[in-house]
Amino acid sequence: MLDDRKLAVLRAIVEDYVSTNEPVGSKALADRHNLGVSPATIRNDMAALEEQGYIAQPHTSAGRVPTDKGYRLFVDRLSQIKPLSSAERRAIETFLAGAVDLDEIVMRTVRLLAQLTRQVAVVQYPSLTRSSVRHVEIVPLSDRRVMLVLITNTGRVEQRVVDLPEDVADDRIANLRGVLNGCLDGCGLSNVPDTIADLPERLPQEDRQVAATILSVLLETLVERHEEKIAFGGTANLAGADFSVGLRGVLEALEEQVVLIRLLGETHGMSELTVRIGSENPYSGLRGTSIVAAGYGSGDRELARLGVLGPTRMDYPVTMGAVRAVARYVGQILAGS
Amino acid sequence: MLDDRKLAVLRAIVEDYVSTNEPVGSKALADRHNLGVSPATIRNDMAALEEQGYIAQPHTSAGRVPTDKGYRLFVDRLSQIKPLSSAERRAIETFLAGAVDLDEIVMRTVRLLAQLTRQVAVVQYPSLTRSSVRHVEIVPLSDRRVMLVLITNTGRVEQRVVDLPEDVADDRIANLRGVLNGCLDGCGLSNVPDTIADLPERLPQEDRQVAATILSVLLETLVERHEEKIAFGGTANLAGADFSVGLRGVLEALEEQVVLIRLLGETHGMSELTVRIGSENPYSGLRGTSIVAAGYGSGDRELARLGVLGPTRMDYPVTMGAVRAVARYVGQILAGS
DNA sequence: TCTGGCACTCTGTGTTCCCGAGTGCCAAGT
DNA sequence: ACTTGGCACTCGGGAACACAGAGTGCCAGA
Repeated sequence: MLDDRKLAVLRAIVEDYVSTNEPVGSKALADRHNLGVSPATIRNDMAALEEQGYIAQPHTSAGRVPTDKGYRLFVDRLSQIKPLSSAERRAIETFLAGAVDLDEIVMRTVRLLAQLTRQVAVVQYPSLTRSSVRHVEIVPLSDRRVMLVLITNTGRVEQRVVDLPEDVADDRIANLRGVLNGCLDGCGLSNVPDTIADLPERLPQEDRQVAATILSVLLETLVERHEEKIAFGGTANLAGADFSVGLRGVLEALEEQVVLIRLLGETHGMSELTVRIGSENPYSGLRGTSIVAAGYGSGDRELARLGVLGPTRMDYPVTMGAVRAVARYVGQILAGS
Repeated sequence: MLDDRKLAVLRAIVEDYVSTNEPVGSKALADRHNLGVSPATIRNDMAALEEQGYIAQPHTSAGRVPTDKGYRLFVDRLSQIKPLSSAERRAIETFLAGAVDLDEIVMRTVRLLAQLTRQVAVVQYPSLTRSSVRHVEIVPLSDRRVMLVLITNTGRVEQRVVDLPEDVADDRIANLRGVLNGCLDGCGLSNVPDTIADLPERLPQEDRQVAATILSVLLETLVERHEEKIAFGGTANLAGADFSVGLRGVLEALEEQVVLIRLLGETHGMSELTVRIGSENPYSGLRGTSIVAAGYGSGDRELARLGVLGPTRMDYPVTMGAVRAVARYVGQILAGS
């Protein structure tokens, strides 16, 4: 059905189209790649490839352009992920090394990815549920108000103001903080609900009401929107490339966190690259755009995902290499802090 | 030099051009606005206005278009800030009311501004130096590491990991925390350096080294990049409008925090609107874009600024009204939390 | 199965042409 | 001293058109 030469032709078409951004014809193919056959033969192969939906012509008598299906085959079987140059590796290390807190790590990662790939970069904050508690702090603000601060082992800090049902003296707060840290320290966040379920019962009667209030806010913090926080950047890279749909749709999608998170995809295992090409995306505003994403994490746990978004006509081998490399480095950085 | 009618003509030109996005000619003006004079007269006035640089024609024998100078005059003397409709007011209140922490307030403000004005919204986080300390927390992470958490009265939370020069037991940390909070509580951040300058000397000899390390990180946190953190959104609104320079420049400027901060401008006093039109901007990538900004704060202190960025050809009265209203509401929200 | 040749089909580009909107100026009117 | 109608002039932008060039499909021959 698809012999080796046809595959070679497809690969050549993708490569040429990616670099020139113009439909590629049989003659140009024969010239630029030494396939060892004449344009006429290539034409026959192209006809076959088109027949099966891997390439298409914008209009009769123009060159061919890869379809989403064609890119898919290219990514799956015809391309090899391109490793970064050593200069790029060093750039990554030095660029990420100076970050002082999680916010900065994420911000720098975004910039880094955007610069390396010349695409839009998207980075998800380390997922709360997959982290564990490093410390819980309860800060009295006034007699009836406290601020609850949750610090995770990935460096993420969540805070919430809690209105208490009654006046509470500072020493009772201090006591509660001690108890809370005692049983939550190191606890995986997904286990927190179970762990604290019966905690009020172990406290003196007078404190139960207050503890319950604080704990319910803590639970809220865990499940709510904070769960999936993301950052993106490099939108200026969109200006050059033209999208079939126009970049309005892309920009809208980027500002829609929910969409963006779904785009990064579900977990597939560490450093496993996910590539979504054009119409494979679950969001119609992104016709004509592809996503290359990977999970990152410290040790063997995937904490969250990151990736880039660009036109389907992108250099997949290079992009995939950059995404994979950055994901690994970020994992290391996180593990080390 | 510029009699009333000429000013009326300029106002009409700006209004028409803003709404139609096409150069406006003398005939159209005479038709749409009842100026009570003939097109020929208007032509004379237009010639005078052009002579003095308030309007220009894209090419000979096209209609006139306002210049930056023309917009400036319009904003300063010919327009009245348009108050929001009551529906919009209510929308603002309900939209901002549900925010649980500072991050969310800022995020929602960005969305709100972007939606109201259909432009790009930019919001600066409440300045650290103009806030005061609500609480300082020192969380032991390991024997030689602590996390320093600084909470301000505006709800902002800054955290930093500190590597200590020696092993330090938890009780010494607790002690240090007590001392630190004792002297910093309620202290204006700009006074912190003075306040803690002689603090190590008041501690037992053994703790001085550790305290100095922690304090120096605290000082860093105050002066560093965190000082001016900003968020923006609504870039999808750029897609429609066309900029003379192309929107690449605009997107680049948006990602350049430094530039953005300078664009929001210096403090001019609370709720004072700053309008920067086209070439008045200190950044060349923004030829063709205007900025409308205002300060916001709680009480009488300006904490930071917010604003929108759009094509010079924007509806200034409406935009200014929205920016001013949002700035006020955000101030209220911050004061209340 | 590959190849060269050939006729055919488009798109994109350049040219020309013309319409219309808009201007500037002038002379006449109030 | 303004204002106004008239008029000639200027361009930009769109429509019509032709044309070169790239690319295709198909066929007959190696």
